[in-house]
Amino acid sequence: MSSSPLKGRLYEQVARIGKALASPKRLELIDLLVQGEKSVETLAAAADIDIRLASAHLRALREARLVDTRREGKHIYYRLSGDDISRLWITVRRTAEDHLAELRLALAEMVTKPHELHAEGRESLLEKARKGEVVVIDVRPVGEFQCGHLPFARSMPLAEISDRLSELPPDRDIVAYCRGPFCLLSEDAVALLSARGFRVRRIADGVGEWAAAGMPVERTKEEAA
Amino acid sequence: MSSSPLKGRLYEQVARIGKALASPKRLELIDLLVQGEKSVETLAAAADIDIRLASAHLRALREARLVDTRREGKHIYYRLSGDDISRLWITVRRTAEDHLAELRLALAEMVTKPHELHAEGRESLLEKARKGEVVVIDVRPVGEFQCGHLPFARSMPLAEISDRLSELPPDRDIVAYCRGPFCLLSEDAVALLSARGFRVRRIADGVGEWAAAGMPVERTKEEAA
DNA sequence: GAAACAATCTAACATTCGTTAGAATGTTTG
DNA sequence: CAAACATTCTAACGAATGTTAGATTGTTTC
Repeated sequence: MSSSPLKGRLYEQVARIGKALASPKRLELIDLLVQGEKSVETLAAAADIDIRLASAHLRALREARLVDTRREGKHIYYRLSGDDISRLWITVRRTAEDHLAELRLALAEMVTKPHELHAEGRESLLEKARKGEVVVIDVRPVGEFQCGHLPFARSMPLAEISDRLSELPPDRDIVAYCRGPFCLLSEDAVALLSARGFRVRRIADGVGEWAAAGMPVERTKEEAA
Repeated sequence: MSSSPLKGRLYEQVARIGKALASPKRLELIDLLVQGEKSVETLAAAADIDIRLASAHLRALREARLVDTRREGKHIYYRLSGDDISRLWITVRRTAEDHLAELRLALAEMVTKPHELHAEGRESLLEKARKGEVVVIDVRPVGEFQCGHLPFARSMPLAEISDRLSELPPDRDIVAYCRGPFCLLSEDAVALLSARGFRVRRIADGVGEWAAAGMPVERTKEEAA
């Protein structure tokens, strides 16, 4: 009575999403796209792969409807096809962190001190930033900052930090964030600033994690459809 | 400064979860396991595949830490390795439904009338069931009912329905549910009962969807660790 | 319209994966 | 301890996938 051929087709469709998530390179591209839309060229450079390979992976992601494209002049910009995709990525990554001991090990190896931010931690950080008790810096490239950033954060790309030390308070707490727990930009910023004597720490949240926790995000340049 | 080999290993780990979700058969097995733990034999029969193939797929799921096993006599029982796995499955499926037009088509083809249950719908159903205004029947096999079921639901496996018609009220609304939107058991139950003149409809929720929406679940037989 | 450029398409290869079938392991029953 | 049974392991095949390189399409600039 049950068990029609339809049922199999349904699982097949869902598996298309799974297949799209089955490659490390594609996951890295998704992780990059959580920060905002980017051209193929930019993505390939950030993921350190050949443009043609990036194009092939992006094609796979597009066929699974996880990303959309937009043409602007010579460039084609890719973006996640919805906020739920960023939530999907975080859910899958979270599951991996919770269930794969090896991933926990790799994470521990990478992020010497966790500096994780949980629940009330975010609220209190937001409050302190509002009052000016801490300075929140976004160490990603300016473009990503403009696509969306934490409230009260100021843009301070890693590449420019050494030249802009005078803009930072030597006597107040500084909190740096970047693309998320896997991103090393804020790690580098912390290393650089602590060496100069600043009171700085890192949070694991990127804009995606922050937003997924229900916290507000600000946008500098309006561009999203 | 950034871009260590560690980063790649992290995405690789997450991709293990993606790979596990990349096969229709494995997704079907996960979907079955959301209902509660089952032996390899049972799973293979339910998914209509060879036991040896089921074993191979379950091995892959186990290696991705999505399922755990338990031995009881001759049988080995598989279960999801946490509630978050059931949420993961629902998130991925939800994404597929939202983003894959073809999946929406297949769903429409299969579930002639959606009978979806959204937000307040669940609360009001629970209230009506509590007052006795509707009779909620769980048409899955008894074992799955015992592992967890909707509050106020009574077990009425599809196979037994025709012999137990006298237990059902001819003058009140009946709501049938089974394993979730992809499961056809409740569809069959509705067809069977409407033909007998009962006022019956189906809801797409299974126990997993119900619980994921924050609704309470009851357990008959205590067994979970 | 030609040159420069971004991105895609195509073909080819090595690798991995899904599936099948036969052999092996571990458990219970007599 | 032998027989029956559930499950896993191993080997093998074809299909699908990731990667690389070369050819092609579409856009801008001059």
